[in-house]
Amino acid sequence: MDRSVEEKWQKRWQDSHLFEPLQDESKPKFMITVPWPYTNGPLHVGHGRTYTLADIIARFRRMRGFNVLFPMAFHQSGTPILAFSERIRLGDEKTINQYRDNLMEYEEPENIDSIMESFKKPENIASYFSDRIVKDFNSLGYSIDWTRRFTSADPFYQDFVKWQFERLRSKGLIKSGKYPVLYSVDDANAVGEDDISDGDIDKVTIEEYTAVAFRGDEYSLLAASLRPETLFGVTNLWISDHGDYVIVKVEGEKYAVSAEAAQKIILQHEGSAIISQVSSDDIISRKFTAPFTQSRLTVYRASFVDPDNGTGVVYSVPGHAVWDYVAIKQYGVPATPVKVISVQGGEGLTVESLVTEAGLSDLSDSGKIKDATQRLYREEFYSGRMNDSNGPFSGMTVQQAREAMRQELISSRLGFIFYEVSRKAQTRGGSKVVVAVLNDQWFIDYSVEWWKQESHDLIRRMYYYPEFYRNAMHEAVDWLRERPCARRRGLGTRLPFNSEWVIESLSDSTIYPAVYTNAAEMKRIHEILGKLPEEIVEYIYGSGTDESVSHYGEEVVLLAQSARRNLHYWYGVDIRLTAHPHLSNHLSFYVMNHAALFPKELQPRGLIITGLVVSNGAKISKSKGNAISLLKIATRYSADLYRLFVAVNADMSSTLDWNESEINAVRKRYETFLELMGQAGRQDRFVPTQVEKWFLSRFNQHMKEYIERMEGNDLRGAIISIFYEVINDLRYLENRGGNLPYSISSVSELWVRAMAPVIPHTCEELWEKAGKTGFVSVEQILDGDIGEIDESALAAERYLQKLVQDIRDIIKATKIDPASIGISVCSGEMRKLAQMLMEDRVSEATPRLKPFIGDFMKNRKNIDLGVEDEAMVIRSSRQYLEKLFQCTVNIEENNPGKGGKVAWPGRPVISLARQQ
RNA sequence: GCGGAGGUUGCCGAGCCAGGUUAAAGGCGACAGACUCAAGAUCUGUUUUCGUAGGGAUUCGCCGGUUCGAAUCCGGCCCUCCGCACCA
Repeated sequence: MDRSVEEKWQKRWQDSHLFEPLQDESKPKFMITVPWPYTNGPLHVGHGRTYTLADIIARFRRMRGFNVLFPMAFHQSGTPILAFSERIRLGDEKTINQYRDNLMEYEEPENIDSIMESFKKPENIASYFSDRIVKDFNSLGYSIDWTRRFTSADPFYQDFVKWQFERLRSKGLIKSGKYPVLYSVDDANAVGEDDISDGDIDKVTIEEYTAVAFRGDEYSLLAASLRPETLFGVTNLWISDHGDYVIVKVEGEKYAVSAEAAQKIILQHEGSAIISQVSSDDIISRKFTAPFTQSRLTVYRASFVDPDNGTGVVYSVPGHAVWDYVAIKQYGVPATPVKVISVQGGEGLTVESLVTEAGLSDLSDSGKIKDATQRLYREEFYSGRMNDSNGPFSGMTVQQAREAMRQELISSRLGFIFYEVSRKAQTRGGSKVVVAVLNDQWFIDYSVEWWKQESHDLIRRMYYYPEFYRNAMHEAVDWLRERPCARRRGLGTRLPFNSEWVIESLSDSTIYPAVYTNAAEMKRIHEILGKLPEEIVEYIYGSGTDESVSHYGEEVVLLAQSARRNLHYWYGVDIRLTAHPHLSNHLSFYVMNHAALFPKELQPRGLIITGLVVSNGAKISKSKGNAISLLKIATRYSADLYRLFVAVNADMSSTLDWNESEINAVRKRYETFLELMGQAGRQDRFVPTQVEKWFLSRFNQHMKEYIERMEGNDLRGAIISIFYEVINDLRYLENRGGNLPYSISSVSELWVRAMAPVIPHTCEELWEKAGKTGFVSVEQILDGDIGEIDESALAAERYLQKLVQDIRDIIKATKIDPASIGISVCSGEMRKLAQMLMEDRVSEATPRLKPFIGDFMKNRKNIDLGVEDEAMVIRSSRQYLEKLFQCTVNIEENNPGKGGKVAWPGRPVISLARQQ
């Protein structure tokens, strides 16, 4: 469909406010939402899929008599927008080029510089892309009610979020405590994935080491390990041969660690401090006592010890660590490897076997040593058991022992947890990234038992498509525990009870769909009062009484009452539709927050979870350059083609592959549809024959299936039925010599209505061209619209198709090119016999017919009484058959008894005459 | 490892929950034919295999089981994909 035609209808829909519903008690309501997008750039085909599917559902429900609300708003909270803006301010080339590319799609080249300049303010990025997304979505014909648009940065919304957090807190679901975070040393601030260079490609995670104290006379030596369970096998200690060491004081104890480690310890343990330098000569001159074994250990210098990893001190376990084994050999350290873990099953790996296998003799083979270490770590972790030399830990699995020994070390003050980054990382600004422990991190405590119970109850009541996600939701909710809900930086709402913290961006977006129902009133109240007081939000959403808000004046009270009514009319989102990666985060928060804050009747009713979109089999990502923006789609392919493609090319729950050849295939079908619709023509005097009757019945069947499948949210199945199958039927009808204009015009009105949810622009245009008034988008599709399904018409055509297939099979098997085809149909007498036999009334058969019973049994599965007058069906299609097989076709009634084959109902005898 | 999904005919992808109507929808691709000067588009047929009569044989990851009957139900095994957190 021409772009200008699509734009015409989009404008008409907007001008007539077609999709801006109000309360209407005469209709059932239907509210459908898709999670709001984050507005740091243009959206691509992947986002478009979920909104398109939601729109098709919204449009269908509207046509089924529901009062449909499909609203949308924008998410602007969090750090990415802030970080991007900062990078543009700092002149980061990669970011600037990326945004310039984005802008090229929308803007005249001469405007780009000034827009880029405006992006130095983060809120401008957010508002710019919000506006673009609205345009893009309109260009795809979505029936979104934009009057309810707002953003997570709107002051009235933030007052709503504050109310939410006060409520959560009053229910005892908010707490604070210590928490490790990634941290930038120079910026003295927590950092997220997008602040770290290559953080998106190569993720940085936090690892928990156990710092183990080896007691000495003046100070202890603090080694850090991921494998505390190997402590019984320790033979000596290593320090770096190139690092600087200091004495750090932690909770009254003095430890020698590398200078780098001291900095990390200080960030992780409040009150700890460096008290002096210490030379490595001094460390080496001393002996230190190992925990558990109490052996006195010697310290050596080693090249493989990295002062910037862990504490810069390593305890040596040559029996279970490849590095240590290679090091004692290379340095000639007098140590004997000790085995403290034995492995049952597995690959039978040991340090020695790995060293021999890979020929490791030098610490400079670091790549190979790392690989060997990894393999051994895995083997021992999953299949290892502590042997008898491990004191109280003997016999435990490695996993049990690790935890038990760590606990023992901590409680006897011989160790503590030390956090380290999983790889060396720096911020995009170049500052080193380490792990710091924040002392007053705020959490939402999702582990509270009553809350989990309420959530499970809600999950049980909800609708799911596909159904198996119900179970996945139960699992996701069980798995949630305390979640940090606030950060030190980023855009968003400040925590009402501690304004130094900004509510984290997923936590501020859990119950926001409720605001769609009454955004206008809330905004207006905020304008009047300059804020949205907690009392009023409580009145609208919670349990407040009229008296509790009466002092705000009549206008405010009326607005609040209206907001409350709207909430109670619309809320409870009927369908929330999104892709599966949201399940274990957004959707579980969505469900749990509703379970905590809303009464049953306002809780979510259903979820539809979709698959992702890939492009030519590859994951879509901006860095690969295969992200096609939505604007490009509307202009390059047309909205309706995209919508049809999304609806038909994959089931909602599976991955959709976006590729040109598939799009072209859909385009051809779409063009065929238009071409067929163009052939519709009223034929008032035409009397339908068998094949037209068949088509109409088939169409009605497809229509019925369409409605059933759409109601079950099987969009793809519905469209295959009403689109592909109907087109195929029309093709068949044409080849059969049926009357195409008559047939199409008989169904066109209903057909256009059925297709309207998927290709609304095309259907509006067709609707108008057919002389209809009003919008097809708000027409109804009712069960009563479906005409009669004439079983005998269907049976007759089925009979003919089977006959054609049989003739073809015979021609194929015998390779005869027939000069003529003789068809002899079952006689009335034999038909009666067949009927008797089908009903097991064998005894009633006359003696003359009894001999045929054997033949009946043989052919039973092919015998079908569905067609009354077979000869008539064939005679009326004789021309078609003769044309098809390029020979004459003779029909006669079969006269059994003369020998040869017997014709049964649904099973005429076919004979091919050879060419002379 | 934990949790979830899945392995279907050249490919994509239905069917499986409610066993028979299923050699298995629909699409793509391939091949043949019609149309055309030709190509493209469109239409028709074929697309596991055997067959001189509409039939037979063997198929739905592998091995067993239940059943008159299994792609569909049950058990075991092999393999693949996805999520696992503070990040939107």
